[in-house]
Amino acid sequence: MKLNSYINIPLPTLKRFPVYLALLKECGEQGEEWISASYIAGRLNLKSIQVRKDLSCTGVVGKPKKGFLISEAIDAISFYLGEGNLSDVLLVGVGNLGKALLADKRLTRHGFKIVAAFDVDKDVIGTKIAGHMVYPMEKLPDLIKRMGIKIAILTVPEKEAQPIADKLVDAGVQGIWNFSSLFLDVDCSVTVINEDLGARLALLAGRVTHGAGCDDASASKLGSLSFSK
Amino acid sequence: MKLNSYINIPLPTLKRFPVYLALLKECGEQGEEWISASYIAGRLNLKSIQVRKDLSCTGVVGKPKKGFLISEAIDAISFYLGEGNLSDVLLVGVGNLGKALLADKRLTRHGFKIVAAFDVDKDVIGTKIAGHMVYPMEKLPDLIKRMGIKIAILTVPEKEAQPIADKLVDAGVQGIWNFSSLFLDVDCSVTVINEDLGARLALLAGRVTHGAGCDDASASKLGSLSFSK
DNA sequence: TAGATTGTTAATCGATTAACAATC
DNA sequence: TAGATTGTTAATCGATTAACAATC
Repeated sequence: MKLNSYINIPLPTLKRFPVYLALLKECGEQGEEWISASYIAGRLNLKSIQVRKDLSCTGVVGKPKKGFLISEAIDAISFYLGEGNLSDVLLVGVGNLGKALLADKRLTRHGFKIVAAFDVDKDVIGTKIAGHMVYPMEKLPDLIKRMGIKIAILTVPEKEAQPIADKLVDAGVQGIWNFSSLFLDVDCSVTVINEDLGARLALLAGRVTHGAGCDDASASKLGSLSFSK
Repeated sequence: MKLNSYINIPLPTLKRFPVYLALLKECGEQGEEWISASYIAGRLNLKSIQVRKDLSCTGVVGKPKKGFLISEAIDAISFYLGEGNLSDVLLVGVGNLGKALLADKRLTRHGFKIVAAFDVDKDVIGTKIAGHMVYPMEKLPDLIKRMGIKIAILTVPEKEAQPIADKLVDAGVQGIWNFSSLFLDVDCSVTVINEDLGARLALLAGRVTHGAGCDDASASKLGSLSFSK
């Protein structure tokens, strides 16, 4: 299978990849072997031409009348999403949200494994949360280096977000999933996804208040992972 | 202040609004009165022309040499994000994630109030989580109607997501913040934001694996709320 | 005044969509 | 074969960016 350069894939397309992947896996688990662009489009409230265009970015080729081989499409998209490669992540900040993520099976299903959790609170250090050992912050840099961790989940109080982010980056982390509503100031080579939950809810409220409308189809595009169907 | 129609605001602009709002509030709390587009751009890793263009959508007008009055800009953006209007929301599914959201002060800071939580588990029903009473599912439709709730947070197991979504919509809910990784099949007049956490992490991993690069500035655009700075 | 910053108009860029030939 | 579906090329659409006049 010919693979295109990651950098050539349009960002909107890339954002739809995880959604395609979830659907492909769902259908695969139900025993389906083939899937057509129009089926995907129907399920996700997109247009089939867009699905075909997106899939073509991965280099996967379909068969007229049949569609795409689900297993091939999963492999192709997974490649671009880095699943299976960078599966080891760590989590800093074992508060409510941190605990919820440690227990969340969906991260596992996407091929990720939280290998360690960190906190400053002596009461949680040394305990296991959903099977994950909680370590003191002092061990953070060493563990990152030893295990070559590239991705960290940051679920700490706002004040601590920036200094901890600095430590993470110093130790070699290249991607941060930031749940604080602060804007982290990190080297531009580090990828940050800000998961500002308050902001997400505000966006939803805005759409509801002002009635985004039904048939303009834009409602289905709300949020990077959002489809109304 | 002249206000534009919500529907005329480009979706990418709308997605940046919550991020602007957070920054504006941060600066406002620090006693600042004015803010310039170039300052905002610097903080958020955007270009000042884009910030000005975005702000102009709200109808707020700035002053040459000074910038924008922070209080005015906050009011303008808040209007489009529906803050203060639809502040009452409810939450269904008091699991780990549900508890984390119930305790999250950021939702409050954005002007939202979770007025009630629901679950099927008899052990949690009747208890208070972070000050929020947990009710049995039977009371759901009645409470939605009586209080005129328009927005619901859905943090239930995957299997229950669709049937509960149906109940919510039947009772009058117009916006659903869906934390399951299923695609909800609801009337297109209902706005759904899918917060598929596994998918988000996959996207981050993809960017890290394939090195999104430093100076192409696209890294800073990752995710609807994502800026590398 | 001079300089900084806004707001507008036009140009550029890129994603989506349409049209249609190719193919199973 | 006929029909459905893919893949490609071109057209459209919309967002971003550039240029520059207006203004405090």
